[in-house]
Amino acid sequence: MVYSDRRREVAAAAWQVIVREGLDRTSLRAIAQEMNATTGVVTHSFRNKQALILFALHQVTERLQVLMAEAIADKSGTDRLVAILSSFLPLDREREEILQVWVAFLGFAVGRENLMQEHQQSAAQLRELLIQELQILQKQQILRPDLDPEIEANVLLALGNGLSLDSLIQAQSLTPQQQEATIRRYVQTLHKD
Amino acid sequence: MVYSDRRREVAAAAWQVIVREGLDRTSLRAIAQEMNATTGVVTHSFRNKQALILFALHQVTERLQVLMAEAIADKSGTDRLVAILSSFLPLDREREEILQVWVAFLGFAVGRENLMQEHQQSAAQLRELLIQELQILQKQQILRPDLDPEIEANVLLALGNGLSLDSLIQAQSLTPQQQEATIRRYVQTLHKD
DNA sequence: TCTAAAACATAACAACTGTTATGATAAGGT
DNA sequence: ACCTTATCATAACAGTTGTTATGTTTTAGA
Repeated sequence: MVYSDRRREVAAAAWQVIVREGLDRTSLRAIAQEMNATTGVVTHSFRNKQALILFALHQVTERLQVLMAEAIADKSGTDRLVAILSSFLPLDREREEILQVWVAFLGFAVGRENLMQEHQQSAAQLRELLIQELQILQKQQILRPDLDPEIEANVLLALGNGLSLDSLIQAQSLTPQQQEATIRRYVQTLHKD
Repeated sequence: MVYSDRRREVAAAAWQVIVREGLDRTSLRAIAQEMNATTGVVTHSFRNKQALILFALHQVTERLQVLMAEAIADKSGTDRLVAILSSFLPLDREREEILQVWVAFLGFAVGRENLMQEHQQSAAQLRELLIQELQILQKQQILRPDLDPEIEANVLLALGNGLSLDSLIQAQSLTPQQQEATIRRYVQTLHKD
């Protein structure tokens, strides 16, 4: 077992504790207990807790990027655009948990400039990708020429994030199918003619 | 000074600390210091910290309801629908702070069933209001008859929440005007014909 | 097999937390 | 003026936290 694997194990254990108990109750001892070990494993894998938190947050975005890459691999046209946005929706149990962890981290980032910048960085990366896709679809005369990709990228991300939040804060939330249909329906309104 | 005013003062102080330092650093001592007092004020106003947190969260939703009521007072038709959704956007400094506090609480609610239900309760209330508005506009033959108000309410809330989040996690976020225009533009697509 | 380093367990430490009790002060009615 | 109560300050308490140091065990290369 290599070093980086152990770090991922610790981060995974942290995820579970966060989902089950909340981020503020995710102590080093709780994480260690989650993986049937002692704090020695945790402190040996990470310099301090801040490094652990940051690593766990990065794991979230990296995992989402993998899921997205898989989802868009065989897609093209507006299907590709829909696939990008849908890949973040809580469509299965794993993405449900990822969403919860992500929201917990986002709330934790309030009042912490550096952590909030981490979120902004991954969000900007995703925004750039969407801008590119939109520009391509515009050149292919698939999307309306009058819409601004820089603005529309924000709107698309807003819709995607909003739909994800919906499953958290709405007791009567949309089904995964309805969420995906909503995105598809909105992208439809961006079509030419 | 009446009792309930003092509670609101404490909650307001808690907001400030949350925005500046983060919810997990918002200790009773930090709150007391924020209002130039000691923990005696805080402990005398609230039975325990959980009650304080819950009260501060309720203050958020109540304040938002007041802002919304003001925004829709003189509106009708789809303008009213747009006004409802726009009233939660971080259009000014106060709503910016409210958003941050709300996000901090939402992240804190992950792993806490009862707190998450508080969010779901206020979200459901807002959803019901939107469903009513949508049904009215449908009966007035303003909105398309084929759309389901129960679903569309979720979508509208998702868009609103997503746009709010945009200002937090996007360095290149939409301006308040662009956010409002986005909502107006989307509502336009719900119009008949 | 020997050894050096990695991996982990354990414990002690100070700092901080919410809670609670106790005392001081202010307020307000009679 | 008195007294009751609300309001607040202060301090002590036990519990939990991240950090650090010090051992112990396991691993892996020579």
